[in-house]
Amino acid sequence: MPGRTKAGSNLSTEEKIKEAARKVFTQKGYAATRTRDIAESAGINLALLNYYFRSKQKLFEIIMTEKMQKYFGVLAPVLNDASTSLETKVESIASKYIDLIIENPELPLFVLSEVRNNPEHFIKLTEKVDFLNQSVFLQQIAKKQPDIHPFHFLVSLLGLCLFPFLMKPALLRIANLKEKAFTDMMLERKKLIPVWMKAMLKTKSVLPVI
Amino acid sequence: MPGRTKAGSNLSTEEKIKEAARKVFTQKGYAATRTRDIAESAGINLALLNYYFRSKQKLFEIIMTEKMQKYFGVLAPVLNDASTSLETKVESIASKYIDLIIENPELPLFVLSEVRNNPEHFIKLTEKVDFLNQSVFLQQIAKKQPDIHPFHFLVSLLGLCLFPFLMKPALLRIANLKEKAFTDMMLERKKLIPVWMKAMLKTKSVLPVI
DNA sequence: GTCTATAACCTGATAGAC
DNA sequence: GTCTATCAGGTTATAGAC
Repeated sequence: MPGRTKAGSNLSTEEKIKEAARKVFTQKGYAATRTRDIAESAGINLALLNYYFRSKQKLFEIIMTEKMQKYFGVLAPVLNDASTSLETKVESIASKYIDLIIENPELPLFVLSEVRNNPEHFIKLTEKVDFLNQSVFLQQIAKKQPDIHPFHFLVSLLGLCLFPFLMKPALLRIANLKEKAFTDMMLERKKLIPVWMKAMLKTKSVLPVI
Repeated sequence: MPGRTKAGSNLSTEEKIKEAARKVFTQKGYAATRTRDIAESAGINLALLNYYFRSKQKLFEIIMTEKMQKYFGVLAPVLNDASTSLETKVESIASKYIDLIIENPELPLFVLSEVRNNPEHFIKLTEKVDFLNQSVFLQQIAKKQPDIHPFHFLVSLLGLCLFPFLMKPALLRIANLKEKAFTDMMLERKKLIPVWMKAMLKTKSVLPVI
């Protein structure tokens, strides 16, 4: 039974290594993880990791690409849907992002950190993402609020969804929250964010028109 | 002339090493920086780094403590000022934070990343920060909007200020912005955020009262 | 495919001359 | 205080037996 393992999980060895790599890389970042950690976490030998993936760097690039697609994959299908209203898009993005990050809490910090260290990954991914610049989403925003650069709202939306997860360790401590209470707050946010964004978009411009 | 160096800068050797350490640590994070990089960047020898700071870890802790105080130092004086209105506080925080991060663009990602890896640093700093929980700021928010946990607004405020800097590499690329245009957007934000926060606080609660 | 053993390299830290 | 040279330990990657 090639590609299968005896006991415990019935994942192929390759998949067991990838699974362990996902865990360790996202928790500690590229530089701080040792291939030994991954091997141990996967329950296999260090040599096997190199047998399957040639090098730490190559394995990392596979995981990184996966994570980048997860992270930005939420946006792509929504932004260019001409059949939905701006409000629907905002609801959809907030809901999907928050659900995604609840399931993958370390995803934002991992992506942001590693994009800083390896900008190439991000550049590669966004070669075909020029569409964002002329996306339906940004056009809908610009129509509602022509005086303010639409990216202001896009960044705000993403920040409202993602930033709480980045602050999570601080929040748990400062606010004396438990894990469950934090998650509940984030589920609340799915309802709050669309209301807030609506209010922000209605706001009369405070910027001088140049 | 002990503590001084011949040419270039007139900083003491110790300060030159710290300056280099600030730069390299914040750019690459603890794990990815090598003491050799710091030494080279400081224009001194590797042995000298250990002569002054004993170890990489000790040097890092000094920089880390500095950065944490910078990062959270903006909040502390504002949050408990009973003499200012909520609106004034929001304006003040947005303005100070954005100015701070414009001058120290890598600060947020550095602090957030290293807090994840070394929670002790954060715990140490916040031992005396219980005040936040009962701060005037949170009370003022709770009064304006009793149905929603005030931390929702605190997190939103910080996210609106800080998240754009975390997304900066992505934004520059996706939005085809230049460095200058990005900074200008952030200066605009100092005016936008207070208006937005006001609108968000006025929003009628959408959460079921439990 | 999987393991053990080891090579080749890198990094933090120190010894010792000046 | 500052340097060169070097050590000790750890890390990635491979060779080779099974």
